[in-house]
Amino acid sequence: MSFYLHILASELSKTYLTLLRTKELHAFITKTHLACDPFYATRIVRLYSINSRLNYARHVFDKTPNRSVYLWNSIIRAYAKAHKFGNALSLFFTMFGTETLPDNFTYSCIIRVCAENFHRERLKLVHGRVLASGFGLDPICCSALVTAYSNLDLIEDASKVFDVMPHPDLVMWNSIISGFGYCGFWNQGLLLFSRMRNLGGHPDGYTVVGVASGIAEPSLLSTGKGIHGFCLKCSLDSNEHVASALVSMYSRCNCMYSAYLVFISLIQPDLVTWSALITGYSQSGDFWKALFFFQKLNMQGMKPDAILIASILAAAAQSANIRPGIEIHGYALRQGIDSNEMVSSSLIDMYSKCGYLSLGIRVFHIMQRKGIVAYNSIIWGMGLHGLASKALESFEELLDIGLMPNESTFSALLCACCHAGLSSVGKAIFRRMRNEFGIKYRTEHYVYIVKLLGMSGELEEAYNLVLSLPEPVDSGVWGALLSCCDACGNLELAEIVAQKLLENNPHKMAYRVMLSNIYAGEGRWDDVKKLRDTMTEKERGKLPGLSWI
DNA sequence: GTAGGGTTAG
Repeated sequence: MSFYLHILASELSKTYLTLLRTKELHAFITKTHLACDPFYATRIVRLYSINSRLNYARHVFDKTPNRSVYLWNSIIRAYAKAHKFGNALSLFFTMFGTETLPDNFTYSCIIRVCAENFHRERLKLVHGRVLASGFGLDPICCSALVTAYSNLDLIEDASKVFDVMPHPDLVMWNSIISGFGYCGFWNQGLLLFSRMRNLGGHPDGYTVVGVASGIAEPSLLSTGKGIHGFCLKCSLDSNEHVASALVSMYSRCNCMYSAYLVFISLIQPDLVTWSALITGYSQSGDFWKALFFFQKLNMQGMKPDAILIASILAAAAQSANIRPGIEIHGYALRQGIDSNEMVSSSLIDMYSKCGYLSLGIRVFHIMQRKGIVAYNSIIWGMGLHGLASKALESFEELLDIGLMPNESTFSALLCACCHAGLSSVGKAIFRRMRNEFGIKYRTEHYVYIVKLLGMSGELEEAYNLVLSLPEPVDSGVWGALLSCCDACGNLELAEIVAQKLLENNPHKMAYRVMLSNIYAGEGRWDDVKKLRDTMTEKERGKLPGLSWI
């Protein structure tokens, strides 16, 4: 008996205990009437939660007459961890009718729940309750609020919470700095980083990960190097989170060599850092290196997980060669992660890009739960293979099962219509995208619709559409129009469009070459010569294509 | 109460 009590009271029960042992302890406290004590009930609830037995946990909670705030927090956290947000929220609201009011830990858990479920309005409501309960300056509630608001892209609200704190602690600083980085305001994050240091704060791993994750484009490379320097100076670079954040930061800056140097400086990089490197190579187009490092990782006896498999399949898809993809598929099957939604979606994409759409369709059909990414992948695949009507059928199917299409869905559909020359269907899809689904058009959507109109001879409509767009119109859109003019032989419009393009991109040769080709097609050799004279010898001398075959 | 790698698209 004292043995059971010892386990329940000690630190041991905070860590993992098997389901069997948990049931044993549960039986013990029931038999000895200790189950009425909220202290023991809380322990059992936590243990059931760790063992993913929510129903048992709830049963213990329901049977406990005197519920402490710890017990409430444990059951709410259990629901939150299991993504049962409705249950977590309803229990939270039930608390207000009881004698036990939520404490700062209850609030922080609910705040997180709201953010994970994109409940902006509910988050504000909970924030109101935080203030009313006197937790407006509580560091635990406030850091959770800052993170939640940032994750919902409400950085101004996050800032307001931070600004009222008279003496923000380290977690608070980290939350707001990561928030700015996450929302793309890397410069604001850096400013706060220096402010923190000027006030005598000591940045830790969380802080530098926060600033590094905001560095997302090659023009920020020197800033990124500065952050790396700081990590070296403070010996933070051996922290696994920091190291992988640095590897991805350099990858985003197109600086794979620096990413590689950070990687090899580690004695024992973990799976996430390996993934960061491999994904970096894959996304920068160096799929052979990605595949090479994937092989190396396997030879070192590390076990890739679903995220890494999905990532490496994207590299395999680029190779346009079925072999690596098939091998990885085999691996995923053996590991039992082929049914993971992310993995399946990238398998569909890999097969269709490597020319085996039928295999992609097979993967799609055997998927248990299909999300929007899986549908997008199959729609892209069908479109690429010229099966526009099949792509449209899949679109209707995803709507039927209640999925919400996104930007990529519409790019895929418009691309499918383009390939098949389905101009009126494409136009209808383009309209539905905004009117029915409220999705904003992006450059690629304009490019597709212009191509669709232009290639089906509706050049005038395409031109008017481009003119109606808010300035500045991306040169990709004008470029699409120019190539349609070329295809339709509309010299008049081609000149106008090319002029527009050359005004904005005087140094881009491709547009001059296109215009020159149009002149040549019409036999206007004088104009060709004039245009060609504006190019230097080097610019004209394009290397002809070579083939081994 | 805060952190790293993410499949489809550009």
